Amino acid sequence: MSSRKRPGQRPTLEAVARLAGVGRGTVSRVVNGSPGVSAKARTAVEAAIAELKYVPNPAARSLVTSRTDSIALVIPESESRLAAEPYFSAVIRGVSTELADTEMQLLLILVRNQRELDRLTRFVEAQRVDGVLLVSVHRDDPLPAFLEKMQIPTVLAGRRSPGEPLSHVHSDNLGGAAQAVRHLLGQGRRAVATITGPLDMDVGRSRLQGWRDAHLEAGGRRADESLAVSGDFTEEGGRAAMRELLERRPDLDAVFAASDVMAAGALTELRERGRRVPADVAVIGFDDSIIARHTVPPLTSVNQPSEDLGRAITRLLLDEIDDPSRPRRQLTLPTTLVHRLTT
Amino acid sequence: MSSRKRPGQRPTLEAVARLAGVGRGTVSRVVNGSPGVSAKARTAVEAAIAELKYVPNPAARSLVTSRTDSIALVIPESESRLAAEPYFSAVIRGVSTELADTEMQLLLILVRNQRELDRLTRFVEAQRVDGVLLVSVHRDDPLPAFLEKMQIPTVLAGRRSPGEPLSHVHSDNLGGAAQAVRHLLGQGRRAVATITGPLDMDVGRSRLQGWRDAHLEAGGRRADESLAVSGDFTEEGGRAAMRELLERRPDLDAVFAASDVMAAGALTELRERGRRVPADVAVIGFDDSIIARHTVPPLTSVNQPSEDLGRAITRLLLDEIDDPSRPRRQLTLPTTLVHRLTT
DNA sequence: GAGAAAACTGGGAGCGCTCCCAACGGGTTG
DNA sequence: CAACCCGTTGGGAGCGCTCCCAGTTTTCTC
Repeated sequence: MSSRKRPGQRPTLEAVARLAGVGRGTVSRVVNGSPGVSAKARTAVEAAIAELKYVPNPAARSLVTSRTDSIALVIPESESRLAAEPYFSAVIRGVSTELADTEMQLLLILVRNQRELDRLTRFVEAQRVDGVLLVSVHRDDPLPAFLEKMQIPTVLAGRRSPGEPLSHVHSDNLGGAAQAVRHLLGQGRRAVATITGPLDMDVGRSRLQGWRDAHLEAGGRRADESLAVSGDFTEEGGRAAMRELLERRPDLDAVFAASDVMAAGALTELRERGRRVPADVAVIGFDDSIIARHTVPPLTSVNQPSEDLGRAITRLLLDEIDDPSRPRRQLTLPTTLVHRLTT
Repeated sequence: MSSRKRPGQRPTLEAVARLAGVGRGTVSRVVNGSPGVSAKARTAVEAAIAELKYVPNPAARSLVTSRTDSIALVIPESESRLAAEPYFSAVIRGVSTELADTEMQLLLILVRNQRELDRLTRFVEAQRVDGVLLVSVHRDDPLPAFLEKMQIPTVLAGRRSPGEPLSHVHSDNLGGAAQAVRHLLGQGRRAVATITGPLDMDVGRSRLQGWRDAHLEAGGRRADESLAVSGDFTEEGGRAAMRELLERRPDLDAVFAASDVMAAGALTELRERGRRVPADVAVIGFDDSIIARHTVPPLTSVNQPSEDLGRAITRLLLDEIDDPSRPRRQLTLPTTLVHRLTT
């Protein structure tokens, strides 16, 4: 009853070393897969580890290596979007998948208000993660700059602007939007309107630009800007935008909405105004989310590979953690138009 | 160029102590809000902390306290459900909200296959979290028992069976289902069918039981079991179940589906079979998710407070971490019927 | 104003690990 | 046969913190 450790105590490196008849250093080398261990020693250590069910203490390791073996996924979004958009869960799934054959852990951080922002700040300052994934960035978002200043490896899903210097991955928003609008124009639609996303986000601006580009390349003439109304990615916003559009341009015969959620709102408004879809007005959304399959009629939509995006940002981040001096990289993921019944 | 620390090095307790002219112990006490520090010392320390921008090193702290200040949210679900059901994001939001005025961090762990399960096991064994939230448990899920064996504070969202010994919070599945069916019966519907959830989950069984109970209490007679077909919470499953039901009992005039997603599938099938909703067949779903608002017609559904559920499990877990000897608690959250146009 | 109690304070010990260096042994080489 | 080399090994030092105890100072009590 003297120096007996209380039972249930987890075995330490030391204990493994003693049992295997080697020194601490050797056990550490085996555990970390370092070279320079004889086969004999390795076997003995492995046996001891198995017998004691040894699991390294991450805190002790972290203390000396100052790695944490975890990354944070930061979602700076208001309640509503997180609730409504399957985009985020898809990204989470992708991240998780990519992490699966790593020992890295995923911390999820929602930043919905100042309080949570402060919390994130403290968190990053305490170096509780090796890197940060930032999903959904706004143009004037202070977070990317903060992370850059903290010198912590960071990868964005999306970008602040086309010149984004940080590593990031984004969907081909411009191309996807252009393809959608091109399709509408190709159907012979004369007045193709658009409900944009928030214009303080690159997604919003790029999809709008895609709408413009398609017009330019088709008719060789500019898009009529009175056919563009901005939304906020919410359903009610989409609906309000549709109302406005209808008032402004009763002659419109097609709408490209920058998100499915907004397209759903637009559909509701169109139905209430007695416009038939697609006979009178064709509609295309963006995201190809579950909502697109459930609107009536089912919504034609631009698919973006959200889960792949999650995987991609994770891969970039892991690389960057591995070698922080590595140059920043940017990736654009392809989108595809999924045809349903609103066109 | 001798013992100079490399610049950018974070300040330590020691540094703060030196600057404040006190001992390490005192600084530690201030940082941790322990009592027994004179106002003078406290002020000096706080000034030094501010000046050096000191942030405690969590690894060092964790090493000695063997607390990690983080909890894990474990979601053991197949791809499809996570993708389709807003339930999970709502729970996540609730958890995050409840954690907001804590210094606890949230680790998100998806367990979709054996590989990820092993990873979780190692993870828990390494004691990388102070507690675990387990969302969506199946009757024969090995996870709860494993966590219990590991003696780690655990709270379930849902339960394995009505006798669940672990702390848990669940919606009033039985009551909610009964209320829905009662409503249908009250409308004068004669043959109220049900599409159940997976029967290896308590949610599935309880909602089925609610359907039975409502029949019993209404007519005083048993529900006709030929009117119950089991689904798997997927849309396609709901659709298949509806098809089966229609074949079995062409006379049915109402359906209670144990989830909105399945109800959506059922609606599709009904439409294709030419049954009018709600004229010929009334439909009620469960979850009151975003999908319910987008089906045509909009779906009457049983609302369960998923976000509150997230908050509740978190609160229970924090309490249990605080005092592991605390008796297990169970909570049932109320559901409400939200009327839309399918009834 | 002496003695005792209470309120504070400093710093040693130690958490479990990685890093690194000195030491060891056996095989080569000139 | 001495000098050397290389693969392997053990273990000291130290990461930054909390815990705790032995002082030291202040306050209280009679």
